[in-house]
Amino acid sequence: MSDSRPVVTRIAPSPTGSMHIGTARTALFNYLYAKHTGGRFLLRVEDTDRERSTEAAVQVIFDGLAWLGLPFDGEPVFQASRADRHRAVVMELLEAGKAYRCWLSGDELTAAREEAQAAGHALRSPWRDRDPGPPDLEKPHAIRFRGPKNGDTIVNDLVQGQVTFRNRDLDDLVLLRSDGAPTYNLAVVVDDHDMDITHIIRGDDHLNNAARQSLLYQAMGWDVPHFAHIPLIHGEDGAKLSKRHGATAVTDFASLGYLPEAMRNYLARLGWSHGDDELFSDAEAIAWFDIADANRGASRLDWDKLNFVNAHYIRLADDTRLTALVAEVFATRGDPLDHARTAQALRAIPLVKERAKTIVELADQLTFLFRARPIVLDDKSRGQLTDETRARLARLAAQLSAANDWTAESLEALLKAFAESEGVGFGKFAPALRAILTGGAASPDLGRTLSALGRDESLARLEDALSPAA
RNA sequence: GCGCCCUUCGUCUAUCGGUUAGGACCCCAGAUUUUCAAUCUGGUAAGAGGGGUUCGACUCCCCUAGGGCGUACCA
Repeated sequence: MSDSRPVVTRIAPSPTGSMHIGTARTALFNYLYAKHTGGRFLLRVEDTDRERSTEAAVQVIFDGLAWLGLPFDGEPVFQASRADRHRAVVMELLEAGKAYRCWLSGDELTAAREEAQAAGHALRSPWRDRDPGPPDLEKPHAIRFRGPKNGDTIVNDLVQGQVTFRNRDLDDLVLLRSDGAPTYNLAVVVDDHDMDITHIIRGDDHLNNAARQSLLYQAMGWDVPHFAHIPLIHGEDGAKLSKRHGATAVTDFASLGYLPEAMRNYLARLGWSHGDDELFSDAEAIAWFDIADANRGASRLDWDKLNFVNAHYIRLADDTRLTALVAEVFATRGDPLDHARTAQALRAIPLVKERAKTIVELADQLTFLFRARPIVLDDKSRGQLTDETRARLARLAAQLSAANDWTAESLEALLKAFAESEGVGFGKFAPALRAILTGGAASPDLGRTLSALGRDESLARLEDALSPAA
């Protein structure tokens, strides 16, 4: 391994139709490490399962990375398109005596495996030491790697440390299936080598494969890249994060109302840390990230903390952008915002954004704006509307209609002055006013609520409730 | 079964042989108070268990327990 080479990392997802959040974090770590070292971050689509590898499924990967804000360098590599090169490498191995043809199948294979297990080592096909006759060559067969029977294979993992595997435990894996298709372990090694990958950062479910793959690199006389196996993300119950935990796909988090920058920050802190830093920018993450600082233990997805981080980024987010995201939420609810309502939302968002943990909540915070008049009051609110309160609110309405500054601050001041002039606390009229203005929906301070609603709408709602007909 | 990995507050983590074991989320209490939040202040809470090594272990070694991954002509 020549450490002088510029760092090249990669994310190598298979197109399954959705992008797992664990894949997203692996991509993030690869991205951060590449950027930290001034290297390159590549994408390889492992589309060897032709059934599932539809164009749409591939697009999901592109979209996922784009949404997360993790752009890859160069052109994506499609593994399936490289099958000829994979086969050529297998032939090289075969000619060098480092692979052999194997006609084992079905029951024979099972029997051989059981026999090997009883003998205390991994599978070795009897064909390993058998010369095939001409008639054999005619029949379909697989090509297996001729792994060393003795000795150890050591994986120097940047995260897990030095891990030793006994070669006797590593089976003679199939390199080329009897239908001529290259297998995963072979393809990965060839592709990573050809792509000049220097650092393979991936889930620790591949730690075992690292030993097998190391052997393949060595057999080809290639430099073994640096490995870094990071722990998987678990659900709240500690089990590997899967569908039954609910949201697992990147798109799930997007539709739940999480911001990509919040996901980046949160995911970066899952299995990695930089002292006591919790909230940090992308630039800081890149400056601070070192794969060697990654943890070894699995971590659980904590929704409370994700919400906290997301709330932070919502506050930081641009109002126009938030408006567009909120509009998407309304649209998916079948209640698209027209121009007028979009403009209203844009005005109100700065007044409510600090109250929302997700974009979905932000949308909910805006629903009071869009209540249709006249707003129907529930019994509790109606009960608050005593004659005394009506009279008081009428006096307030008069002052409001005379107000010439409709900002939240000045309205808040007006309300305070009004309460003082009436000689009562807010409790005497604020709940009723809120009910009239919002119909019971959660809303911010009354000054802000009035400001967000606008003068005309506010006064109209007051009038609705205070007019004798009501 | 066999192989490999992991194990600090409920959760994410700091610590890299000597700390009153720190921070964040959650939770609780107080402040604020016009709903719900938010915000501010304070607080509860941890080294899986057992052996070693050492003057001294969360930190190094071994065992046990628990969890995870792998053991395919899947990726």
